[in-house]
Amino acid sequence: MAVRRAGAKAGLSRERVFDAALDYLDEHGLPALSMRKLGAALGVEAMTLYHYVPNKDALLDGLVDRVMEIAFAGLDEPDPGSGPWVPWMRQFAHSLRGALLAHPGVLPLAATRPVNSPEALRMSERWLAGMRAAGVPLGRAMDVVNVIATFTIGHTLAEAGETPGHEGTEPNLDERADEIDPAEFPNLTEILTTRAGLDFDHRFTEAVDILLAGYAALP
Amino acid sequence: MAVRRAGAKAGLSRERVFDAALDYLDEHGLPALSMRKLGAALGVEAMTLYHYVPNKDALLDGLVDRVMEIAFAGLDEPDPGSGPWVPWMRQFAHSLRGALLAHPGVLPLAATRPVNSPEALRMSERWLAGMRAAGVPLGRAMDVVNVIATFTIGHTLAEAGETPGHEGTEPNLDERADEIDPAEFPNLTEILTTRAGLDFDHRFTEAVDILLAGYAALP
DNA sequence: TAGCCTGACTTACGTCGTAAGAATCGTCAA
DNA sequence: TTGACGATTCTTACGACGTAAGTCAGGCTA
Repeated sequence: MAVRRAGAKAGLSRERVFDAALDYLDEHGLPALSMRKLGAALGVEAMTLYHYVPNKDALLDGLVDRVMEIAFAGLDEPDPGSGPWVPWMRQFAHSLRGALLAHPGVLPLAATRPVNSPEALRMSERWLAGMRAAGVPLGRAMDVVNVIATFTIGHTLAEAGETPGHEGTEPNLDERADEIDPAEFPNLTEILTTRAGLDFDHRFTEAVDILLAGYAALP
Repeated sequence: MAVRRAGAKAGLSRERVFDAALDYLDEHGLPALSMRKLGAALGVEAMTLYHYVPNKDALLDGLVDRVMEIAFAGLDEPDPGSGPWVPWMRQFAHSLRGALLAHPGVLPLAATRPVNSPEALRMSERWLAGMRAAGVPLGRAMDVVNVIATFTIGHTLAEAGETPGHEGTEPNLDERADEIDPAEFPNLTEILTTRAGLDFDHRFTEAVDILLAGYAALP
């Protein structure tokens, strides 16, 4: 590729590199994302990318931050004055899940890397202030934020199952349904036929509500 | 290495390969684990390992199953006859967290790969039967098992933070404490000084109890 | 016009997973 | 005792990876 001669502009920017990386990830999956292929997708040699990103890890970190911003984008501003905090946190949980499911390729990254982008810090500070104003002790407010975040990531990881590009490894429950002996596993078999307990939407919604109600009811 | 000539036994076995892989992972971290290095640790060329494992992915899947077995090992047998199911699930949550923290290198693997080892299926079936006998609807029993498992994985991922070998990427909250402006982030600053809301043990225990109590209280 | 900066390319090194096949061993039948 | 055989290990090789180091052209500023 890239008949362009050295010095000829390709119109690149840090922004465009991250955009292309996220697109590539969504389409081909994490294992397929390499600096060479990403460069090719941008019509550029791999090393050119190192003008916009110090290394691949930083690129991946940036992708996580980007998806987090997407998750935050649609959220109501928590009003620190007063008001119920439970709806904010519920909205956060569902928005985060939606953003992660829309970009499942970054899920393993979001799970492994601490996210402390300025955006995330600002949002946390806002929630803490709001919950505190509503009478929640600071430590418990921090617990709520982290429990909601970690549960959402954990649950969405399981939901997304094998991310695209990850095929070929261990099959999920449905894929090995025929290997499950109904005599030895009557309950699992019943689940696979009735689909009871396999509704991710319902499971997530219910668990988040239980958590929030539980924290709200603490003395 | 390996002055051994072809055919000279190295005393290898599938078992020993997995043992060595888990040891290597615990000591050097996931990114450092390569077939060549694992071979070297066993005094053997890389390709020799392919006699015991079809490919690297299968090796990693096996490591996840292995840690799961460790998590299951100390559990009480759920008695399907009757009795309270909440203690079983609480014990499962804490045992799983303990096993994952003891082998943080497999955490990213456990998070990404569906676990359906015979051991895990047997355990699930046991729990489902027990909860059902205690009057929990099958679908809800499945929800409880999965919610506890996914929350534990999500929370432990955050707790383990960057696994060994993963250093050098985004810093966690503590590591960038000095970058946090107390004026802009008063609550986060207070958390960093008082450590309120940073006790993982307490946070995990409380959240698990809230979840279990919440499910137990459902009509 | 001279020079430098920017953004792109080229080359190269060491590492990775693994395909294909050769070499050597222990074992057992003839 | 010999021969063959399966199990185990090593050798070689290929293509892809991340990235260090250096090169080169075009545009901006002096």
